[in-house]
Amino acid sequence: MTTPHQSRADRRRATEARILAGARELFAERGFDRTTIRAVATAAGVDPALVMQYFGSKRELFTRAVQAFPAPPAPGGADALVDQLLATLGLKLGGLPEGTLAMMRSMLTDPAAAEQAREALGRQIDGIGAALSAADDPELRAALVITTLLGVTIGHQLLGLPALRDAPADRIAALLRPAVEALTEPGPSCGPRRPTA
Amino acid sequence: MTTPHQSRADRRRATEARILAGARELFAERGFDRTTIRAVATAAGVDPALVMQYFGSKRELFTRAVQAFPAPPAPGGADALVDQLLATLGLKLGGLPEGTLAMMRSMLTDPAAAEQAREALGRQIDGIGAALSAADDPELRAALVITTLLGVTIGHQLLGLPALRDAPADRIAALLRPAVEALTEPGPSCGPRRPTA
DNA sequence: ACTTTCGGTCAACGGCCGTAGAGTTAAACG
DNA sequence: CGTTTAACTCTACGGCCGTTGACCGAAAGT
Repeated sequence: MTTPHQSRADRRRATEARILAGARELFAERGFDRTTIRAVATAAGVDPALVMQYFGSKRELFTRAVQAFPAPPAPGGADALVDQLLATLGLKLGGLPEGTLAMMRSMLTDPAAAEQAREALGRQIDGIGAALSAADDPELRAALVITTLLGVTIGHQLLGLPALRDAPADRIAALLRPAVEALTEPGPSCGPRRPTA
Repeated sequence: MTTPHQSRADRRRATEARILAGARELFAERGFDRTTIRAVATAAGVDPALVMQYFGSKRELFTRAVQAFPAPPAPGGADALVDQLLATLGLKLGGLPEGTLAMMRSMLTDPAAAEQAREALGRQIDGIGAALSAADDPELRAALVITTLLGVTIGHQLLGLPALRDAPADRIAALLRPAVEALTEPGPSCGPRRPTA
């Protein structure tokens, strides 16, 4: 079973990685509350007490399992940013990191996860807001861009809405592009619709 | 304390209403798992066993507390629909019904709530999709509209992102309008951006 | 080879929860 | 008035969970 000869440190790292992998998977599909340390231990082929010994508490395990959340905030300049956002969304619609899914899954019911999510999303918003400083209300626009993408991701990955599940990722990205551009561009949309409501 | 003279049926309805109100409030702010029947009973000034006697189970209590979720799917015809969506979002950004909040709060971690949410959102998507039958992929477009609004609402109401909390509701609606229109309109956005990525 | 160290297990405690059943009080009804 | 009915409470069971401390066996150090 276990590869025959490896140092103690190697074994430790290996089982720690197995525990973290199991934790990420379970946190991602069941959320914080419904994921038991016992289940994580079983998934890792290990005794529950060992998980405690390694991570101290369920909270700490969650934090460690999720800490890869802060994806790159946003380097680009103007509307290449839109390309980038849609690319990461499009490509990863089928493959978001499990830590991110775990975070999103738990952020509405676990206050600590909510705080972590607020910080991570805030970083992204700040990054995008900086790139949008040409427009009015850049922060608000950035927040709307991020929450829009968040909503689509939730509907797609976490809720599994059929209308989104059945659509190819690049089609979603293509339809989303003008909407995101409309959020980032200062002027009125285009065709003379109506001034205000 | 209790208003002096009322029939047995009146008292029953009153306490049932008190229980439901407490349940809605707690489910909305803590989600299904973290809301205990004991806490609901305390909030209603009642013994926990009475909640069981009235509603049979915690599940049933949740279902009853949330059943007002399916807001009107969407009657309108074309882009008056956008007006309507943004109006309900704008007006209710500060006042969504607590049952809806409870539903949204729990849908990512409770499978039963997720199923209810999928049905409710599916109804809305179908309604909007019907109004969008002029465009290609009407259902997908409708799903993106709904998930976009969902994401903004989550960021605003459930996560409390500062950038959204500090913005007036009508400003949010105004910025969101061209984005939603971009999702519902068939043609390419407007200015000749770039054909594809 | 003896001892120490440490990855790992076992068994258990204490707490909180959903739920059930018997019991209590007072309004409805004859 | 006595009896019934129903709103409401008390008490407790059984289960699952996070967490703990004692214990075991093999690798590491001397």
